[in-house]
Amino acid sequence: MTDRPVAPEEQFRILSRISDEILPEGEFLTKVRKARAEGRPLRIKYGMDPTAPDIHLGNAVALHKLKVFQDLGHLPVIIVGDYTARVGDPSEKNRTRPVLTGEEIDANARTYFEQVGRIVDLENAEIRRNGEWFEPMRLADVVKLTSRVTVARTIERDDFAKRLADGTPIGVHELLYPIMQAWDSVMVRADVEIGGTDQKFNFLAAREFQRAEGQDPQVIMTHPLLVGLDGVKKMSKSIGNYIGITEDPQEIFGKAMSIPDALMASWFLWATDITDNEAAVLLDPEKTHPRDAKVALAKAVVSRYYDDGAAERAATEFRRIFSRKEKPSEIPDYAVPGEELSDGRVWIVRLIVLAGFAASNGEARRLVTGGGVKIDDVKIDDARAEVEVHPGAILKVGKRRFARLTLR
RNA sequence: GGAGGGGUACCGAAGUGGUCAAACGGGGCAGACUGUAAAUCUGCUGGCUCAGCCUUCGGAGGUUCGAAUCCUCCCCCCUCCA
Repeated sequence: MTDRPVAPEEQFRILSRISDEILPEGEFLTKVRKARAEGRPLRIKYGMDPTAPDIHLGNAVALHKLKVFQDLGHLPVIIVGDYTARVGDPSEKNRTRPVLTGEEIDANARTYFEQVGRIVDLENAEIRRNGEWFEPMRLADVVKLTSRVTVARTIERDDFAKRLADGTPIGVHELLYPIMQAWDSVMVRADVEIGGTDQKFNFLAAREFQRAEGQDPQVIMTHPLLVGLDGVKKMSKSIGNYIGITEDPQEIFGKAMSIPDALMASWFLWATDITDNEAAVLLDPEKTHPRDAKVALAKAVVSRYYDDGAAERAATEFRRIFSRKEKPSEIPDYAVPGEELSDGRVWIVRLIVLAGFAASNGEARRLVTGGGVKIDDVKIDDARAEVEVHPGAILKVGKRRFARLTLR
């Protein structure tokens, strides 16, 4: 990617900005210089967990960092933890994860890489599965490997310690996870490993393994875990507080607008390409109204995955629907099946369910009695209502769900 | 292997024969306010053909007019002892 090499000090500066910790700090420069002398790129390890195929802004933090490394001339080594997925990462979890089948892992990995490719240049990356080296292992090998780590060291980790304290079961196999992940580093001869701060322990363990194998220990670069839409928990698929990088611009924009103000600073840094100087102006209430700062943030997030035009359109549409409370410029049609009608009318509850805005009649009923349902701007709050369906009528459920009714 | 404690709705946690679809809190959804922010306030939060009915309180049986609550067996978790 780079025509002329970037000075090691400059590389360090660039990477420091997007890292929480670099351990051991000084070693990075040494590594860069050494690798350069040997005429090779640094091998940047990033472990992917094939349990959740959707990449969200939180996962993307690491991927963007990989891209930065790539632009600096280094080589991303992406590890698909197909074997570790059988164990389940205990990090930040309060209970044992379900173990995936081989097919599920394959399917996840495929979807995953389609998405990774949007950020990282996969042509210039190495992709490995850790089943490569774990599959052939025999029990004796496993015993030898595990004998290098003590139980005390393993369970001193916050997550294990917490589970131990409040009596949540921990499977013995889960103790293997940090060890396996550390061994990955040895097998791919990682120079640097990147990941969330929650992985620090695993990364450090890898250094000891590498040293024991006569390798130069990897440098560790962690980044904070991006906080999700709720403003409290880390972004995660299972909690649902996430923005997927493949979601459409409108969705991304809207979700970004809903984050608490307190999150803006970290999102500017970790989820957009906005420079620190620009962010400083946007985050200063004297200079920018927080609402406008958030609009800028939301646009920047969209731009990162689409382009400025898409971001601008999303912002305009957002203003239209939420600020001016107008209807979206495009409303999906919903064709009401003829057999659902009697005398041209449908039960409102049934209609909401048919349109896919509620999972059950009960939920639809609650939406209606809660005052969240309108047809052509007329509130329907009687759950027994039979509404007349005329083509073009607009059904609105909650703040953002619309459907233009037609007949079939 | 022994002793004890425990498994309740999305989560935490009450309930120990009827008034329990199950208190309370959190979360979530909807409404008001607003900047789809924060804070605050209100309602809802198993399903259905909804003034009624049906399925839920680890699982399977049983006692009873009636069970989340009592009995039997089973499964799982925790603590201490070995």
